[in-house]
Amino acid sequence: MNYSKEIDKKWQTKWKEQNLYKYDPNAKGEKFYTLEMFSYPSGAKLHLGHWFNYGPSDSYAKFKKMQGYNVFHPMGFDAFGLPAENYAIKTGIHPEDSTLKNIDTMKRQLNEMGGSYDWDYSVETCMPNYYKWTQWLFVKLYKAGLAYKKEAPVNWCDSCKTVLANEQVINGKCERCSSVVERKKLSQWFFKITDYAEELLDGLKTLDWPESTKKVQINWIGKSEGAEVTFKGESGDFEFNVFTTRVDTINGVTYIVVAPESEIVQKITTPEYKEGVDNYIKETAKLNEIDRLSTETVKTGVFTGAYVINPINNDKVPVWIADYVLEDYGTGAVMAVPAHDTRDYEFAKKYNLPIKRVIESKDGSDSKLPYTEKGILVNSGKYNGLTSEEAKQKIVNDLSANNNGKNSVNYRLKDWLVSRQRYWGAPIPIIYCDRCGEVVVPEEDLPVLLPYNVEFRPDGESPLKKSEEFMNCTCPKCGGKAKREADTLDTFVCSSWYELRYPDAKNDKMPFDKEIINKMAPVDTYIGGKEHAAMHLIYSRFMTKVLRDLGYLNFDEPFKRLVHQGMILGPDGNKMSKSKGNTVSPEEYIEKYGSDIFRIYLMFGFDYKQGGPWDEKGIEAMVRYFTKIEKLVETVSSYDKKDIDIEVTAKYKELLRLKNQTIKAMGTDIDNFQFNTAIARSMELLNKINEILREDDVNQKVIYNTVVTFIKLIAPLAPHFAEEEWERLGYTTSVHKEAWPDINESELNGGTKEIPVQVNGKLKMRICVDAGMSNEEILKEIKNTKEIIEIFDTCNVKKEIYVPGKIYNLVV
RNA sequence: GCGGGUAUGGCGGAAUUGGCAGACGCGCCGGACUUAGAAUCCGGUGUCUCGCGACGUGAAGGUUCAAGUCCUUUUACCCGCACCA
Repeated sequence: MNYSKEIDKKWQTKWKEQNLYKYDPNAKGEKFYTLEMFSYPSGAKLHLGHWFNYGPSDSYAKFKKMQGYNVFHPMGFDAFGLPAENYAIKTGIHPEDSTLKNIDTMKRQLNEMGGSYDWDYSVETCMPNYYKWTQWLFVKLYKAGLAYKKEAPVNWCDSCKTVLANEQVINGKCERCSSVVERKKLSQWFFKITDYAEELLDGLKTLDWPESTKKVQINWIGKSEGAEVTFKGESGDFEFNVFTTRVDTINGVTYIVVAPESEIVQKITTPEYKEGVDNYIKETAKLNEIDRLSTETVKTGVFTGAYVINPINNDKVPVWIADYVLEDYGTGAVMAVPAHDTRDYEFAKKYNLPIKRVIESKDGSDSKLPYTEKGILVNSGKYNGLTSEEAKQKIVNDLSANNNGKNSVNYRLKDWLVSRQRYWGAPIPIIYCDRCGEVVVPEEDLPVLLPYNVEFRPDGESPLKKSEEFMNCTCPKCGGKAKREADTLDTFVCSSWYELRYPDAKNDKMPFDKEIINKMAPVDTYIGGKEHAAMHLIYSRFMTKVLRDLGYLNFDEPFKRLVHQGMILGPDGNKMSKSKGNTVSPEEYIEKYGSDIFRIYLMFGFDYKQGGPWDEKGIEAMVRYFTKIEKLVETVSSYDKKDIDIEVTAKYKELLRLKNQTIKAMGTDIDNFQFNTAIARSMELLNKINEILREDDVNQKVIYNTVVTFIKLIAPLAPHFAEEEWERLGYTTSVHKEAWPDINESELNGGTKEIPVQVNGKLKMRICVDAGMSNEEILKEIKNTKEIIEIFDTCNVKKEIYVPGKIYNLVV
C-alpha cells in the first residue's frame, strides 16, 4: 500500500489552499443542513467514540455534496460544564485554559480526519460572543414569563457540590461521581417547559426519528388522562383535589393519601395527630433517594385525624399521609382504592384499612384482588353494571354537575431546572436590588461576563459568590447598589439552541438573522448518541418552539431526521473506560495506517447504528482493499482511453450492469447510514473488475471508465485516498467536486439475470434470462425451458406461482 | 412493574413489500510463487452425508405455494423509565 498518513497531509494542505470546504451560502444546489451533536472538549484528544460519530457522518456530508446539495456541515464545541471544572479543581489548571487548549487540539484532529468543516461557521459555547446570546435567550424567556424562580427540593450531590437535574440522577446516584444524591431545598431558576408538554408530544408525529427515541420522549413527557375529584372535609372546613385515571373505581375509595410535603397536610391534621404527622414528615424528609428506592415495597404512612366525604357516595373516609404519594405529580393527593390498585392494596393490608371491591372482570370469573384491569362495576349504586369506560364518563359528568370534579390531564414532565451552583457556565443575567428586587439584565448590557479569577474550589456555595468584582453591580433600574445572581446556567441551555447559531455564527447584533436561519433550518439530518434522547433533544425542541412563539423562527422542530450512531465498546465487550483499562486510542492506528484506513474500517467493520466491541483484526483487510485499488489504478492509467468503438460483449454488459447496480445501492446505503454494506458493494465491483482483468480480451475503455466511476464512489468514504488515486488517473481537479455518478438505465438493464425456479418451495434450478426482458417474456422463456416442460410432462402440477421478474414456483 | 431493543456459520455482519439464507470481510483449509518464510495470487469453507440428499436464522407452535421476515406462546441478554395514582 502506497497510501499513508503522508498522503493525508498532502491533501489536507492542498484542500486548505483551495478552500475546498469553504461554505458558500449562495452556491447552487438545494440547501442541506447536516449536523453531528457537537462534542464536549474534555480530554485533550479525539477518542474512538468521536471518530465513530464524526468520520462516517462526514462521509455522509461529502456524499450529499456529490449528490448536488449545497451542504452545510458545521462543527463546534459544547465547552462549558463540569468536567473542565472538576479537572481544574484537581490540577489547578483554569477551565478556560484547558478548554481552549483542548478545542485547538480537537479542531486540528478533526481536520486530520479529513473532515469537511468550515471553521468560520463554528461555535464555542464558553466564549462571550456565544454565551451573550444564551443569556439573551434567558432574558427573552424571563420576559415571556417562561423563566421563574422557585424554592424547590432539588437533587444535591454533596461530592460535586451541586444540584443535579433529574436526568443526571441515575438510580439515586450522581451520574458523574456515583455518590448518593440527597434532597435539599434551594431557590432555583426554572424554564416552563411544561407549557409545551402537549406540543412536544404532538410534534413527535411529524419527525423522521427512530421510533425508540420517540418512545423515550413520549414516556418522559408521560401524558396521563384522567379526572380531578374534589374531596371536602367532613365539616366542610377544607377541601382538596385528587387526580385519578380510574374514576370508575371511586365507589371503592376507603381512604385518601396525601404526600407528606403537601401544604394540605398542615391544614387538615387534627391536634391529637399533629405530633405523629410531624415526626413522620421529618423522617421521610431525611430519606434520600436511595432509601426511598430500598423501601420500594415497604410503604409507610400515618393517619392525620381528618376525614373527607366521597362526593359520589357520601362515604366518610380517613386521610392519611404516605411517602408513596409524590408531591410534584398530579395534585399531590390520591384517592386510595385498595381493591383495584397494587400500592393501595399493600398499604391497606399493612394498616388494616378496609378493602372494597367495585370492579369485576368482564367474563365474570372470580378474579383475585387487587384487580387492576378494567371491567364491570359492582357495589357502586346506580353505576352497577356499567363498563369501566362508561362509568368513567358518567361519573365525571355527575361530578362536574355538582362542581366536584372534571376531566383532567397530567404530565410527568417537570419544569426544567436550569440553575447550577458552579463556576464554569454562563452566568444567569439577573440582578438583585434591595430597592427594586429581582431585575433582569437589560439586553444592551449583555453579556454578563464570567470573571476569570475566581476561587472555584467547591464548598457548597456558588463560586461566583466569592468574587466581589463579579457580584457587586449597580441596579439597572434605580442605579443603586445591587448583587448579581451567582448561579450559572445548565449547559443544556447552551446546547439547546446552538444549531440555530451556526449559520450566522459571527453575528454580533443578534443571536441569528431571522432570514438566514429560516432558510437554513431545520437541520435535515442530525446525528448523535441516543443517550441524549430525553434531555438535549427535548430541550432543543422546546427552545425552538419558544423562539418560534416569540417570533424569531418560522418552523416548529429543530431536527427533521435523527440518526443515532452505536457505541464502540472495548475489546472485552464492555463500555470503554480508563478505569477498566480497555480503551483504544485511534492515534496509533492513524499513525500506522493513515486516517482513511481507520475511517473506512470503522464504517466497514461495524453497523453504524449499532456499534460493537472493538476488534482490530479487520483493519488489515482494509489495507488489502486499498492496495488492490492502487494496483488497479496503476494498471488502467496506461490504458488507451480513446479506444472508442469496441464491441461491448456480454461479459462487459454484465460489468456495466453491476456498475450501475453498485451506484444505486451505494447511494441508498449511504443515505441510510449503512456504510458497511456500501463498502461491501464497492468490493463486489472491485472483485468483478479484477476477475475480468484476469482474462485476456480487455476492453480498455470500459474498464477505464468503470475505474473512474469506482474512485468517485469511494471518494466520500476515503477522502484522501480517493483524491490521490484520482490524481493518479490524471485528473487535476478535486474528486470531491465531482457529482455522484448517474445511473444509466440501459446499462442497468443490460446483461443477464437469473430467475430462481422452485418446486414445492425448494430451489431446483436457476434460469438465465436477458435482464432487459419484460416480465411476460421471462415467463415465456421459463416455460420453454427443457426442464420445466419435463416437469409439466411427468408431474401433476397443482399450482404455478410466478412473481414477475423474481421467482417461479411449481407445486406438484 | 412499564416501555423499547437484540438473538442468523468459528467471528464481524448481509438479506426492498414474505420470494435463491449466509452478500462483503475476517479466520481456517488446500494450491501456486519461494531455498524457506512474509507478502501476493488462485480455489474451498453453514451442519450432517462418500454421494444422492436431508437439515438449518435463540426455543415451540401456526399462517402461506414460499417465513430470518407475519401471528401466538416462550427463553436469554441489553437499554430506557420507574411508588406517575
